Amino acid sequence: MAHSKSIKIIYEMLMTQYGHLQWWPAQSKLEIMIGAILTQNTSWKNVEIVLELLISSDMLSCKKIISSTDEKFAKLIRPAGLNNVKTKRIKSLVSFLLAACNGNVSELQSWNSSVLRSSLMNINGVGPETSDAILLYALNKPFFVIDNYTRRMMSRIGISPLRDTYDSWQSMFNTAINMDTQIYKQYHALIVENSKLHCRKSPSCGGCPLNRICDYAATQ
DNA sequence: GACCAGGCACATC
DNA sequence: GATGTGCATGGT
Repeated sequence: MAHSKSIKIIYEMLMTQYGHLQWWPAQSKLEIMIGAILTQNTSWKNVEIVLELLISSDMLSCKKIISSTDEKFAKLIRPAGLNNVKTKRIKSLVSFLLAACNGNVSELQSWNSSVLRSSLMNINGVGPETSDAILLYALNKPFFVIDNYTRRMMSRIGISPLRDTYDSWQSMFNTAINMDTQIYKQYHALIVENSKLHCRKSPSCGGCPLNRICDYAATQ
């Protein structure tokens, strides 16, 4: 893939700017999985509020979630928005977890990765991005998470796959980074961090490493 | 008051 | 296959 070298260089530039980020800290794999759904179209700040609520009310367990009423659960996760939709989605995920491993999420780590990804994608409300976030951050599997930040930032630099599909974006990164789970985690975190701090609208804001990255990309 | 935030399902063309 | 829309809240 023609962009592999650039993708590696951009990673180094972002690392120089931000260093190692402690991203997606959580007390349990289930917390990460539920966070992955809560964060859909929602700022992480509001997700944190809800995760704290779930912890403090001792609701971070598959069996407790599945046995709570939709109304009660929706009220609990309300600060993260889309609460009725997300109640259904989280319950669908939890149903899968109970059926697949009786809620012992660690057991999923021994599953074949592609089988597991297909299973996750079959859950109502779990699309490719949520599925890959779960695989990468909860289960340490090498699946690069492609979100809008990633597409926007890389497109602006001039790096995009031939076809603008999720799978094409993902395989572009897979080829460049060679299935390294730790770098996948860090790279995605760096992209989001940079996008949050800079360049939401204009690529020419002060102090943004993206300007230097664009300069670099223009020489390639 | 408009716009955005770490998407997805579904309908329609 | 591409595009549009509903879902909902909280911050800027």
